[in-house]
Amino acid sequence: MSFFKGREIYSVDTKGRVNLPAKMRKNLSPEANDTFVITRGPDDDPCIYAYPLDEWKKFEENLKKLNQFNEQERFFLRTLLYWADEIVLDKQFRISVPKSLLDFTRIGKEALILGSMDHIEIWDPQIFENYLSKKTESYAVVAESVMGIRKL
Amino acid sequence: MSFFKGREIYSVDTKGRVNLPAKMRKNLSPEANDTFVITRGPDDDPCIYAYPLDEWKKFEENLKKLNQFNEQERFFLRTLLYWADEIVLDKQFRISVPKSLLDFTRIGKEALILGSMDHIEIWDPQIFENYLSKKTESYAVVAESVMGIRKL
DNA sequence: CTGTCAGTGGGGAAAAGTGGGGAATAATGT
DNA sequence: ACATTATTCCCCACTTTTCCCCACTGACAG
Repeated sequence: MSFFKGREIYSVDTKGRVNLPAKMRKNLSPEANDTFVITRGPDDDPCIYAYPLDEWKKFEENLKKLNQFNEQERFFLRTLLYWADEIVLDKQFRISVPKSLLDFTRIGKEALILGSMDHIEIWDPQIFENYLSKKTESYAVVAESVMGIRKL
Repeated sequence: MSFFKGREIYSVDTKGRVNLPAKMRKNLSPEANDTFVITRGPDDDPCIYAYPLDEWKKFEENLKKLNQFNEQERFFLRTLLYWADEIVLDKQFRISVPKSLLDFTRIGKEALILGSMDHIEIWDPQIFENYLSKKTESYAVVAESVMGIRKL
């Protein structure tokens, strides 16, 4: 079971490759087999989601339970799988990001890599800044509303 | 058990041949025997469904359960089977699409190939764009209820 | 100072995608 | 029945892209 945290800003080379930070490599479970499934983030958050293979497999099991003859569920499947792509880390532990996803996320020469529990997120650093500054609620307030009802 | 995902835009040559993306070849199980059963999609989705032979066999089992004396089910079966055709990949892993299906789906010089779990879909790229942009809310709804995530 | 590990860059072999000629097969017409 | 036309599909060849591998730099520890 992988658990990612922390962040780094790395360069994106001319071939669209982004390094996976060393600290996240260490949290990668062997079952992931140095393989990630990457897809796009939610509409409001233009970033890349990268799931280690083992985490993705769990998703797949849920997807298989859907009924493809239901229009809504069919639409959901298509949108999700449309962006999905399986990539293997190279010997230098780099992710090769498809051009379509770089365009979608507006990632240029630099990328912010963010550990987010079961997956990794890749952002354009500037866009992530904007995302943070747009939030009017303070971290403390949100923290309380999200976590406050539970005992830590 | 095949699980297809991702997408590619490939050209359709003058002979109506469309390449099967390499990543989808890899997810093709040996039992499929390089054979697909292709048919048309649902009414609102003018695309081609291509099932690997082994997945089609499972699908057949479900079809057999239908009641042919029910008018609706009879109609469904007839339409589905009317368009169905068995094709074998050539040595370059290309699908030769019948002209009738190219006409039905309005596919011209280019085709979008979409992995969709147990089958592959072939669309005219423009028509798929329209399909995607037509609906957005239902995606979030299904995502939340099905995947336990808000939006992906 | 030196060895190791992390991040970055690029050359070249291999694979993937594309196109077309021509033999085998089927369809059509006289 | 045979000739003519059309279609299918097998095979070869070209082009582009991918990715495997090696090499360089800088930071940090011993």
